[in-house]
Amino acid sequence: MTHHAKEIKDNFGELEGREVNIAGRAMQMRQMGGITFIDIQDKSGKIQSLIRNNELDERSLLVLTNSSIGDNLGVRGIVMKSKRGEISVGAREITMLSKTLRTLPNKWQGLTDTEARYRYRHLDLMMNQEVLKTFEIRSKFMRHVRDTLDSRGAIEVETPILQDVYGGAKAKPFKTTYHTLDDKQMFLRISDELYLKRLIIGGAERVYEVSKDFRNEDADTTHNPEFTQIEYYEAYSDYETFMGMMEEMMRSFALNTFGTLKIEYQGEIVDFTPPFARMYWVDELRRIIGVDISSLSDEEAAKINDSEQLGLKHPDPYHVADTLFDKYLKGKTMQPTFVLDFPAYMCPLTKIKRGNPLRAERFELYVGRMEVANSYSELTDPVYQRKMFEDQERERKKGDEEAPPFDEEFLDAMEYGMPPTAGIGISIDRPTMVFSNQTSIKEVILFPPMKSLPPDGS
RNA sequence: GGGCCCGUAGCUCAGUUCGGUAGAGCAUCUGGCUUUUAACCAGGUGGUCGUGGGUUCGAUUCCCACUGGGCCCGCCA
Repeated sequence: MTHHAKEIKDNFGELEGREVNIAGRAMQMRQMGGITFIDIQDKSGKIQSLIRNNELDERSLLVLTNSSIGDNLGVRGIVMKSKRGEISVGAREITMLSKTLRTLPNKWQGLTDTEARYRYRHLDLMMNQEVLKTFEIRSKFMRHVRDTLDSRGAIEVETPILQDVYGGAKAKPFKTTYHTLDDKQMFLRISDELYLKRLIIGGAERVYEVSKDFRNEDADTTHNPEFTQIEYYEAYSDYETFMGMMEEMMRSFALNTFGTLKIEYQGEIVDFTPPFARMYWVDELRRIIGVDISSLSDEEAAKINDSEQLGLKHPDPYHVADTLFDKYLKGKTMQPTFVLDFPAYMCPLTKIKRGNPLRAERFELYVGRMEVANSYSELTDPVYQRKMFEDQERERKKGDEEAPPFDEEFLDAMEYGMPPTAGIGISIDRPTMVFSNQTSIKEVILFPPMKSLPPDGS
């Protein structure tokens, strides 16, 4: 193969009359007796090959008569235009690269059934070439985050996905067993945070990991039980550093990838021009509903749950505050927005805000009304950290299944002294949704989880 | 977990109102055609109508259960 379809179309002037080799899948075929037109599709697009029987050798003729839509064909021929002006490859030789045993979806409706598209992603990619574009964007975004962090002198690391003690987030874990160690109970990680912090304690200073995390929860249009984020920790920095980093990272990605800072998402223009909006959400909520959520007792939280009709099963301060945000403020975050200054009780791993002990030094970046990054000045005080773990342990016992267990090993490491550090988790899935204008996370995950079909095919 | 909608040929869809063992286009196969682009013309192949049960002389159609999917709501990024 010497050329992709798009190269030939883009450089027709230079290539006209020259011999090329193309390869790809036959997507359409128009046979007129002594002449056949086959549209060959490669990853760059489609190009027509024009085949005159009397210009083929015997072997190619045999291939032609036995070929059908869906076959992978190689065509050697001359770049030319057909009588109707279509840029074509005038075939001299045709090779069967692989024969399809199944028929492709029809040529103009294609494959539209959502279930079939996700289950048979190979067919989706064949029939809907724009799908690949989405995953190219995803790849580029990941590359861009890595480049950004590499340029700060960070090293990429890998930490355990199978963990004894899960932590670093609030979520129900997947449970699993390790037979070799006496059927020991282990968990798929919900976060890699606590391991990365141990590296910071050890002196690594700047580390990140591309982390597939697993949370045993329902899927919807913005959540998948396994998802990808890049967590990054930087010693001797605080969360302010990362606001600047995120602004620059999102700005340069939009500009490099799309040549503009204004991206269309769901009919609205999302503008990545820094500085991004800053929403001090506790203050904002107080303005809207007259309640200061920065300190809430369990009783007050329960009262708000009723008066605001939140309908929470466990109306503890954390969930009440979180739900109030969703109800009143999330809708205002279509544009890139830093949501700032969380109540301290929502952030068991975060440093208390300097000058205000009720707030934590934490921001979440929202784009397209979705959280795409979560960052804070890390809590480094082992005594206070122990207290936060104890609080969580109490929540657990009260029935909060999402509260992570006490992590004595992590505390042990922290007691050696952890330098002031900023941490951030950058989502991969959701920014990809924004940049590829998708409303479902399944559109940015190649193989979204599907229930298994019964063996009889019903 | 709750609500609504959906599952008929490889694909995209009719048909089900009011029960009488299935249709179209594309694909595939055969024949014709040397500049088509949803090529065209003629003919053929292809279906346990998601699965199981019930009602009935008879069920793709009506009833029940199950299963898979989509959307909305509730909860987590």
